[in-house]
Amino acid sequence: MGRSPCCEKAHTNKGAWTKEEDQRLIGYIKAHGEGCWRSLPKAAGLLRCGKSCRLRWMNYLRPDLKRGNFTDQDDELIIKLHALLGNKWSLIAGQLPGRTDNEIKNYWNTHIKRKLLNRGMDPHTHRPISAAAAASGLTAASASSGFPSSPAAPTSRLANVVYAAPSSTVSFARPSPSDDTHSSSGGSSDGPRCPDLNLDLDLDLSMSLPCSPPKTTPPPASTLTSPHHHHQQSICLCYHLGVRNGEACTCKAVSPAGQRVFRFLRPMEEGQYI
DNA sequence: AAGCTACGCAACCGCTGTGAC
DNA sequence: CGTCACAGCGGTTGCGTAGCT
Repeated sequence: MGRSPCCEKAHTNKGAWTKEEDQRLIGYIKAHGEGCWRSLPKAAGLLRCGKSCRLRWMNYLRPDLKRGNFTDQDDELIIKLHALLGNKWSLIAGQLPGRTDNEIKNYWNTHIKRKLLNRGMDPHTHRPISAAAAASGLTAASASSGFPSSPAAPTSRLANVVYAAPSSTVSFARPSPSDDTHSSSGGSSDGPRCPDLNLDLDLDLSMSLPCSPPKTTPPPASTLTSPHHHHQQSICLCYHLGVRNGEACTCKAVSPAGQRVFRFLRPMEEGQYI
């Protein structure tokens, strides 16, 4: 069908961007705005793939980017969000204005991992290393408890998360463990699995979460799959995180065709994390 | 001063979900 | 309804540089 390839890779530059290229990209986006990355390079006179332009803009040239060191508060927030979300860097970045997913990913790999290791915590599981090591060779039952040995932020961490909004405290609790076949462990119900993990996240919920719940009446707490997406068996992350009925959740509503409603995540396989 | 190593960051690669055709 | 391109994401790589020997 009639679409041309995204870019001619044979005639594109690679590697570090020059100042001139940056200026061209900035100038073009200032004049025309973001979007249509495919046609942008040609229009802007850049010998770059559109994908590369987008990356450069998003990660480096955007005017709203915050440069400089991460604060300790940032560190702690990233740690907590990672415990909650796993390697969902874009979601984590969404809670840190001015930071990019790439930046946070790099920062995690270079700084925070070490920081957690120094604390005796496994950066993957957020558990004490000894416990994490023990868990790695566990029975299927414990493996399904949401703390696999592989890099994972188990669903069960979502249990009993309390979000403290600045203006009004909103507390969400996960569905009961028995309802959740993915997370399975029941989180806090069977004792402190993450003794060092303080999930009292002070998240500013005015910063919109990356997706929103359905406008229709949400399914029972036990049903995390989307009512509109049987074929995908997907879930809304916000919903998964406990956001209900539009609370702090700004994703798109149901389309007329009832198709894409909001952004979904696949349901978790056993031992998988969100 | 030169060589080596480790680290940090920018950029690339490959994959996936979504919508257009 | 199937195919394809686009946009976006996470993992990985490569290069520049700081620190050490």
